[in-house]
Amino acid sequence: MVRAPCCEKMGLKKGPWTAEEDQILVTYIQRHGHGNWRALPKQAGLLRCGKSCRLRWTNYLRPDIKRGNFSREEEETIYRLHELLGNRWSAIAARLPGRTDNEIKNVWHTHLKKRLDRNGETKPVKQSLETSKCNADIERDLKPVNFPTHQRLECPSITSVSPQSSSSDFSSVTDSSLVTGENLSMAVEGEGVADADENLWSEVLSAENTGMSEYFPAAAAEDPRLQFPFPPASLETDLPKEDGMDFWFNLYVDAAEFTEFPEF
DNA sequence: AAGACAAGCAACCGCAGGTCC
DNA sequence: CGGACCTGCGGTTGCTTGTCT
Repeated sequence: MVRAPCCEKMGLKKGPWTAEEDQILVTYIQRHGHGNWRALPKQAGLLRCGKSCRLRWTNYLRPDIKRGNFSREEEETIYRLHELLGNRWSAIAARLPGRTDNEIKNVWHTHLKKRLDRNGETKPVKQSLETSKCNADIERDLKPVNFPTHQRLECPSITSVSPQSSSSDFSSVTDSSLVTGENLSMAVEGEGVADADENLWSEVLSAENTGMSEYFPAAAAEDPRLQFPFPPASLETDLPKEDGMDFWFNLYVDAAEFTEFPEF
């Protein structure tokens, strides 16, 4: 594949945007939208590449951007989501209305990471039912608003989870008596997950005396708000891996190994 | 007051994945 | 089916501003 010439070679401007450029971009997008970023600067009369325009719009000019400092609540949310999702800034941003992935990334590197380092490594804690439920509440509240919610938690097959490169044997954990937060985490890493056709969540929910059953006690499983976020049709073929199965699967599996939130 | 250093943040870069033809 | 193009993402850079000495 041939890479498109960079901005400089095309005689396009780089660096900080001026107020005038901002105005041109905003006016153009308000009138015409941004169907094609590559064509946009030419049509709008900007000496910028489409990529630069898109970045400026999504990170700064979009009307729904929330400016200003992050609240403590937002910082805690970022911290928790980072524990669950890692450096998937766009996925984290999707759960923080008005905040951009770039902004969150900056906040993480400038504030949160340092605070975390200052607090040292967090230690895993054995969770009580109460604290588990509390975390479940927090995570449920963070569920993206655009997720369909009509699929019950017990239902999904995990047949179409992407295969991973590990030799873990999923069959060893599909026996509910053996399902624990720990071996389930191992199973997630393993390629066996891709082949498993078990009703995983039912097994998890029925597993007694495990981290998962603590996290999702029977009463919580009946809670209509705790619904698996995918339509049945998508489960067999095209799971929305990025924001869907990926997030919730890891969320549930990692829940048993939640760590203490450090003092800020 | 001025230079050095650190912190914060906007913007860029390169890559990957999806779509179109 | 494969190449070209487009978009989005995460990592990184470098400029600006604030703080310290």
